[in-house]
Amino acid sequence: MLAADLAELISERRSAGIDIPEGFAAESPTLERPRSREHGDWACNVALKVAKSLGMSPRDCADWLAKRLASHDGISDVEVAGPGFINIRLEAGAAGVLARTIVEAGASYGTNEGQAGRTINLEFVSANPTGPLHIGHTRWAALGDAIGRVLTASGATVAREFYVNDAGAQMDRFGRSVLAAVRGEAAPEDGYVGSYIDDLARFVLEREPDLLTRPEAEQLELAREIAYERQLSEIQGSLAAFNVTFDVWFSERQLHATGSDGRGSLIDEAVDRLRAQGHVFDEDGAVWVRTTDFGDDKDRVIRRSNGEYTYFAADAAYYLSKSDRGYAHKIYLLGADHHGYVHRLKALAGSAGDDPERDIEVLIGQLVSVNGARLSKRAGNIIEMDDLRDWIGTDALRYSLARYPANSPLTLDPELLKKRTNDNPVFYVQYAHARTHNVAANAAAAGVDRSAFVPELLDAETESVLLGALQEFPRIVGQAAELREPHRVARYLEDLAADYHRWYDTCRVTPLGEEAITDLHRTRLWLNDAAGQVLRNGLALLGVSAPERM
RNA sequence: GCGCCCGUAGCUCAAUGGAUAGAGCAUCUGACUACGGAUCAGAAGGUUGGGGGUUCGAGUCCCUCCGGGCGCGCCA
Repeated sequence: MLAADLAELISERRSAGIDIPEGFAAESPTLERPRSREHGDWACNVALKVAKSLGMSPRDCADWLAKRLASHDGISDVEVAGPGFINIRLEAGAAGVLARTIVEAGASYGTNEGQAGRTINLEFVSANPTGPLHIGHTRWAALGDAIGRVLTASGATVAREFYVNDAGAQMDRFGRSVLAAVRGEAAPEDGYVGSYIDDLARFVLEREPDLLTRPEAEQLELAREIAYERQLSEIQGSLAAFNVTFDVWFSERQLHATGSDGRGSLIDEAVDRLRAQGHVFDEDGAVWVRTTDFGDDKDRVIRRSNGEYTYFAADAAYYLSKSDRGYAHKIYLLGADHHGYVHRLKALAGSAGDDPERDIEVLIGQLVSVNGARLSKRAGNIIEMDDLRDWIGTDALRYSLARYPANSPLTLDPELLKKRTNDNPVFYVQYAHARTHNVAANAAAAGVDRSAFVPELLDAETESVLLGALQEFPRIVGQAAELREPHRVARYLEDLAADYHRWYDTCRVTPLGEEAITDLHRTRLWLNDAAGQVLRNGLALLGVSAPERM
């Protein structure tokens, strides 16, 4: 209705002789929730945006619109504030109905259509299967999983994918490292070190006790393959224990494998396909992709002059595989130490004939540090995901990692996380949920049930604030999905928990002493249960449990 | 040297170009005959690294300088 009012204003200004370009009204006014409740239930800044084009002051424009809006049903108050904001207040009671809506919607409250119809491939973690997952992978696991969940809740079809780099030179280094450990020799100069290599060596020997009596080349291959299988399965176990699931574990080897009927590998095919698009050229005996066409600072070799493919070639084939499997939109979650790769991936999309702006999205996450130390997988002094999980628990760890945006560097203080106090906001939020459960249990014991619902009775200030927060949830989920920023859900939950605790402090569900049970108590129980439902739904989006008691 | 990210309260961090920049922790003052106080009410704490620009409006966008992290291979 605001749009209709605005259109009317525009035509009025036109007839008053103001020159307004056709199609101007296409800019539809948007309502937003003001940060401060003093500014009403909804606020609109359209007057500020269009006043200049209409040849009037923002205040006058806002006044005109506010007068119109005030006459509509369901609106109790409209006022113009500041430079020209229109603040709208809804009639009391209209808001209270939400409590029942939420309880009835249950786990589906918060879902939205923001990403409806989109089919998205979401690749994250993708750690080399040459060692355990470390704290950096832990961050991507927590974030990527939460991104997947908010996207799904917003209507997208999401494939979560883990790219297993099981081909290439690092696998040989890995194999040689394990074999050296089996033989009791020192690790190779460029090898992997750490006690996990010794563990893998023991596992290999258990599986193949006579390994060292076999021919040299066979020893290496066996050590590598057995250790690889074991290491990958440990990674999968770590992620499962962390409550992170993947739909596809994509082996790089699929890309290198040549077809049984003499056809080339997927990589051969990929290079041909890029060449057909006109972005591949030969020089110095090597095959190149002209990635500079898409903003890279230099062209990249895709096939070396010795005939071997580079890692980039596998990535090209992998990218095309995603397209071929029906995922027009691809999201990559990479660590900051790989950000140099963004241009190359974008160029890959462009070289494949896709739109680098639309079809591929690379999210860069800054590194996590502990005590200021940069962790290195090869140095062997990594902090493992499993240890972190055992140390501070899945819930606290997932929550702490998901509550910060990916591109802000994050410093975790182990001493703080270890303390298990409400320094960590996950306890605050979970406690709020446990409290809703407890309140409901007490209410049931006292004979309060949901047999009546009179929304107008929810008129306390804390109730109005709590209802306002509950109403925002679907928007927050949609926003988290659109921006790929699940931390917004966490921050929202903290605000919601605070609003709930304040409400709890001022409004009783169960009557005190001999006080009679009224419809107010029954109606408040609906609100209590609605708050519990939203806290539960929000925590679920972050992969964090919602305990009924702490 | 080139590129990306970051710089916000004592600390860890929020804030889709909107109104008086917000939380938690730490500090200080209150509320325990309690629907579990793992809570709540309040105080104090800021030139958003410096400077310039765009805009009705900038922590946010542009330029520049300073500081920090990371990356720049026919490695993966």
